[in-house]
Amino acid sequence: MGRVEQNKQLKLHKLMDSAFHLFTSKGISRTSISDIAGQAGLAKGTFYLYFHDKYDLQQKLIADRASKMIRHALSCSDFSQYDDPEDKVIAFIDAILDQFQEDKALLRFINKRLSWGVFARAMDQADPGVLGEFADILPYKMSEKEMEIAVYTIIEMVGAACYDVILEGEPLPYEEYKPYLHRSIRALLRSFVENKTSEE
Amino acid sequence: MGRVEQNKQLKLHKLMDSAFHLFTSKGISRTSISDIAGQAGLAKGTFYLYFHDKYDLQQKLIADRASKMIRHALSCSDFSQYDDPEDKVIAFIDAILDQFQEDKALLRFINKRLSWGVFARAMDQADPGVLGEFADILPYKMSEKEMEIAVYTIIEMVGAACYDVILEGEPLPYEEYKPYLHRSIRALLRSFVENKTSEE
Amino acid sequence: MGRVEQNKQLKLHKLMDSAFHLFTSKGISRTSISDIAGQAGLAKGTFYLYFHDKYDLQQKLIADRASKMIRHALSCSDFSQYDDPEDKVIAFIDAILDQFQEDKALLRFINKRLSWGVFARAMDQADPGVLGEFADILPYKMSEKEMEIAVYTIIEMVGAACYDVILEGEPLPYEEYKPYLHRSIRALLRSFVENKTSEE
Amino acid sequence: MGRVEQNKQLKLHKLMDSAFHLFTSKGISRTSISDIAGQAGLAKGTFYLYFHDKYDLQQKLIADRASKMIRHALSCSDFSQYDDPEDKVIAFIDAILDQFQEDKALLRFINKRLSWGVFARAMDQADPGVLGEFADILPYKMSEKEMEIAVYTIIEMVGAACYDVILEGEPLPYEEYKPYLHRSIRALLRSFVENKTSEE
DNA sequence: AATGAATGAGGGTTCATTCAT
DNA sequence: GATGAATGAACCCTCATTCAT
Repeated sequence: MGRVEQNKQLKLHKLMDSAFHLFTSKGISRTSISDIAGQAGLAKGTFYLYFHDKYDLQQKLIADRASKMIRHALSCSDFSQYDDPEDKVIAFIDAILDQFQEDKALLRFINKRLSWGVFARAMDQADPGVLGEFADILPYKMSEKEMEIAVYTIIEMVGAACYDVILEGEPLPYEEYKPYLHRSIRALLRSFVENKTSEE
Repeated sequence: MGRVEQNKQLKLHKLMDSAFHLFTSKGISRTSISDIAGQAGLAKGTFYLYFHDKYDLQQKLIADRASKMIRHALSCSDFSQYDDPEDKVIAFIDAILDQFQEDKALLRFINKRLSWGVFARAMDQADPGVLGEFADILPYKMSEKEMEIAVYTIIEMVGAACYDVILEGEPLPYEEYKPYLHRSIRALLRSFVENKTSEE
Repeated sequence: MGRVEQNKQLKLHKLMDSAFHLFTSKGISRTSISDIAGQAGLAKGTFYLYFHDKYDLQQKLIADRASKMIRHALSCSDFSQYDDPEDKVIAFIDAILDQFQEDKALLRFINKRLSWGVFARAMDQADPGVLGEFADILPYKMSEKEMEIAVYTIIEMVGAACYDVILEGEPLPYEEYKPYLHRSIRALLRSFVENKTSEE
Repeated sequence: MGRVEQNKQLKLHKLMDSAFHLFTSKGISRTSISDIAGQAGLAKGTFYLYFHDKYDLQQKLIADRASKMIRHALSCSDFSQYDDPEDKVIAFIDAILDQFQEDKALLRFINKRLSWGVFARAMDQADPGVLGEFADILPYKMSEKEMEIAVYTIIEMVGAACYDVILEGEPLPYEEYKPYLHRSIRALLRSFVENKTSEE
């Protein structure tokens, strides 16, 4: 039984890997289900034992890749080494962006498809309660909701700003853009905190 | 002759309008060329007298809609009424976002497809030299290149941050998000200026 | 398994027969793939499981029909009954021409499409080593290459000369043309042999 | 009027030349009427002022090119220099084949499309009564009909035999094939004459 | 559970032909 | 006469989906 279950998991992964590879190299609409199954070494009909259709696979793939990426970023950055909370945030963001820099297909695939809803679910899936952890890490006094708004704003902004920079080097290369980006992130963070303190 | 040429322009616009309507209501991949021509009241073959294929039309449509939107935003906001340069920028951004709020299809269509390259071309098409105007309006001492980076960063960030907010009301409604957004923009602007002065 | 494979063979033949019938009655370019599949009682898409495109089918059809025709001619004529090698050759040619006379569509389809390359392959497919047999039958001392040239010349000449005669009865009917043809063939054969002997 | 008529002739020729060039380089079915008109520097609609459709043009083109080719061959070879009638025939055939050797597109276009009917008409068009001339040149006592059969047989046989040789060099190159061919022609000629004499 | 042959709707594209200018 | 924009039928081909094995 365990053996059978293992086998199914293996095929599931083969299909997802195959799909990811094809989606990012040929584009989603130019990738057929036959392509995906073939690349995975499986028959066309087998696809339908694991996914309802191509759209179903796509959704699952986005969530999967996003949560993997976040988990990896969390495991990379050792938050404890930084005293300044701003530095912690920047370390986390850099960890994510460096992954994208390494794997541009991943960026291309995830970014413009990642709505807040999907992202929040992926975060939770990668590490349930991680948003709470952030609240602990960052010694800002914010409500859960305010923290969510801050994280949302920063993530979306950073993602958008870096998309063309990483993929196209436009309007300037990633390495040159980094200082501008870090300064912008610090400014954003402070804007959320200052606002907080000034409200009190 | 003039009559014929006018007629062709009319058909071109009919096709683009028809395509925009279908792209935003059904999705691009689910819209066939036959649909577009039919909706425009033209024969399928006529499409190919105006566009090379669906992708060609798509590109032209993005650039067209983006430049129209920017031109409209520029004509709406009376920059002279604001003394503070920050206020001018925020007025411009609000003019754009209000258009998106009014026409969500436009946002859905433009945003995730607007690369820096397309945007720059659209800006130039809408109002050549508009970036220079910005430099005049904003009394920050920046080079053309630095101004470009600043505008790029802000546009991308704002666009991304507002996408889900306007379309889904997630993680919070547009009206509630506005104060956070304005504060973030001010912070970003200052980060670019402070950096400038600290360098000097 | 055998059942499935058998079924596929059946469909392959259905498609080829259907195509041959349509090609010869309507012409190749006026025959659509949809026609072929429909006539064969199969769906349009099924065609593409068996052939890459119409050209692929056409090539295979020519080779198939040519080799069948040659095999049939070889089985019809009992070479041993003739002492004179010339008579053997004429018997073989008559066997082919009689087939064409019976099945004019076959002639129309094969003749003007039969290049030497296709013919040689078809010969080899119908009966590998048949050219060698010819060399044995005909007691002329020729090299393999010279035999090839002789066979090529005669086949091409006879095919061409009989095309309009069989199909149109122009410039005279087949039965009336036969004596002229036989005399011409004998003359050609002798020209190859005499040349041989005069060289020696 | 003469000017107008001249202009029409010019356009007719432009269209035929354009068509010939495209037919032989891209293939007939892959050449559209739009292509032909465009290459000729004329508008699509103009085509229909000169030809009923593509098939009409094709027929006229074959007859035109065939008669031009024959006229050229007749003008090239100076029959009077040869005493032997066989030499005269071979000179005529070589004149034709050399044209084909020079202009392989012409061969490719004409050969497999040249039925006896078209050929006879082309001969007559090129030089009415030329067959009669042949009869005079060749001092064989033949009726008009027998001469026709002889010419037909030789032309068809030579054309077919040389097609692959000239175009593909298969089964051997043209220059190497020539001696075999000449011997074959002489044999054929003699077969017609001998038969004649033996009948008498 | 896995296969892959078969389906046929539907897409993109071409192009002969017409006709108002 | 000449034009070329417009047409829409017809074609080739793809592919998601089904289902008998």
